[in-house]
Amino acid sequence: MTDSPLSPRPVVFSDDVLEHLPTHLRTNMCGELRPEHVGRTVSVCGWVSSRRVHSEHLAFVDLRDYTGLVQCVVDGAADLRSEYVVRVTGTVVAREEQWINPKLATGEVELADCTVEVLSVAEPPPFQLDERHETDETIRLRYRYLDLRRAQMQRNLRTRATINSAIRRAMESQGFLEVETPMLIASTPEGARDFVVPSRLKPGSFYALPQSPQLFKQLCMVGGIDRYFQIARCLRDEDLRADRQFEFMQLDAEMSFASQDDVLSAISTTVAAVVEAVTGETIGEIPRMTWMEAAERFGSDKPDVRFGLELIELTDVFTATEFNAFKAPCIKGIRVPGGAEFTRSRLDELTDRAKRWGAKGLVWMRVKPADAGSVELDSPVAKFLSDDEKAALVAATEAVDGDLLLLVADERPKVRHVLGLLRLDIGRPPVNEGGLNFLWVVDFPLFESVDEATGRPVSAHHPFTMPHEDDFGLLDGSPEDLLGVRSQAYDLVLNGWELGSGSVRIHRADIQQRVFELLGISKEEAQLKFGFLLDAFRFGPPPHAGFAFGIDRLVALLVGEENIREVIAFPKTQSGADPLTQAPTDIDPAQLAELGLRLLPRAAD
RNA sequence: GGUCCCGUGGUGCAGUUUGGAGUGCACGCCGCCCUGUCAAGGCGGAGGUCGCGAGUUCAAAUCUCGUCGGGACCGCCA
Repeated sequence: MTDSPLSPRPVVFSDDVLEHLPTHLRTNMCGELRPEHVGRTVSVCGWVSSRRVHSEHLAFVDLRDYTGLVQCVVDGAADLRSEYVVRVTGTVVAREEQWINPKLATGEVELADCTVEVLSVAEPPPFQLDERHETDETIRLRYRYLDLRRAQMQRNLRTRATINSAIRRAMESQGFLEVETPMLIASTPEGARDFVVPSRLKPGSFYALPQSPQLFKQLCMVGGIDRYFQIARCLRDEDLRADRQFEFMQLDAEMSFASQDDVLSAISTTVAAVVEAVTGETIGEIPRMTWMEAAERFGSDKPDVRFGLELIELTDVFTATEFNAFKAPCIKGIRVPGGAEFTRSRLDELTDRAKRWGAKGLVWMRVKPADAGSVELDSPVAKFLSDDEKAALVAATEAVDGDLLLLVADERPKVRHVLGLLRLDIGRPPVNEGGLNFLWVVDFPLFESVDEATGRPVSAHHPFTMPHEDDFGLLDGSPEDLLGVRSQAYDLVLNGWELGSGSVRIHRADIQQRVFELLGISKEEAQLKFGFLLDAFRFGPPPHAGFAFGIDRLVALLVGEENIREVIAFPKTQSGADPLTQAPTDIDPAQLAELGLRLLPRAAD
């Protein structure tokens, strides 16, 4: 792992590319001009970034294209305004020593004796395009084409393209074949909510937009593709978040005759190539952690391992407690170094959040110095705890003077969940700090829970996930045994973001049948839901395994953005709207009629 | 489905706690001056439905309720 701060390299313009950029209007790019160009007469095109008018006969105009800025010395600029599109023809001259601008890549030169042609005039932009001020995101999105002129958005989109390109090269060099799969498909049950598209030729029927190419890539394996990949658009109609859009891009991959290790190795190679392409740095082997360890130590299946505040097991400390709140199946805590300084209102706020996340309460204890170098616990509940319990608690947490202890007692999954969220709330560093901490989380459980009503286990990944071979025996056991069954499913995590997941697929009919039985899916139901896949599997499916990871998230983390909207050219707001196009919009009644659709009245209140 | 935060000239903020004249700051915009600036500088000017709607009050940017928009998060995302 690299410990350096995330530092995407500036976009590099190789001589190979620059050679192809001249057009009939320009000979050079603004950002490429250097002392080596001195003496040449050049034409550059771009937008007026700023102008400094000194008098009728002297003005400096900064001209901007995506490669950067160059200063043009012009004889008056009365007819130029911000964001005008101009072509400047002039002579590259070296700046005198005292006029060199070290903040500018082109700062050792400037364009002199300039002729300026206005190619387009522009109204003043609705917000300033410099990087000095934040602008309301709705306004940026409404005028996204202006926002994209900003250097940061240019960097983000160009880095994204670099990543896509690196992915393709890495996958192809490992023998993966790019195959495109359809966007209009049959709706398959389970998983996320589908986006649907009404059929005109068969009114009343619908296509679904793919949540992922999952079933198609497995069909590719049956089809002898051997190794498939696709940079695939996926669509899920679920609530949006900082790391979730309706539509997002995944590197989707599948391998024949492959084990979990084979997949992890191939994806690791590709991820390493991407990081190298963006940062120039080499990542070592990506460490692995079991799902159980992640849950117990970090309260999450996507642990952010950039910082401590790990969950400490305390159940044994309070097995014989008299304190009612601690008479629970599981007690865990986190130790916040220096947290004794937290104000009462901060602690109340943390308690409120813990409750909102589902805890019955949050026990806090300030660790204060006591006699003889020992410590005592300052807490509203200290009086309910025995001296032995307090001593054991201090020992287990290794608490020292000035620390804060936060404890939650409840069912084990609840304790993990609440403390895992508290840990992030208190300690999570900004996205661009702490380096790149990739992590494979392996040995996910096959079933995430048992439905209390039906007694049936609920699939944690999808029903084609291969159980761990060592746990086959448990498939015939009690509900408790079933929850202990591990699967050959794995996630790739980076700095607490789930980048993607994959699994070894079931290719044997007898195992598939057994898993369907356990999930309570009858043969008829399975045929109805996944019939085409099961049919295909009757004709010789190779053992196969695959993976998919979110490219938007990887790009965001590599450029140091907290939000994937910053690395998407035209994203949607949290409510799924596009301020630029106004989507979603009403449609013409004639279109509805053609599709055989009629709208229900909108809810009045 | 839920919790929390935000909405004030074109942009970003302060003002709201404790109601009293649309008050202030920075940037931008327009005009004039200025021959070495690079976040140019100086002088002057224009620009407001305080998101919207009710309510309380002598009086609301400020308090209450509702609503719309934006954001963060929980649920959801096999």
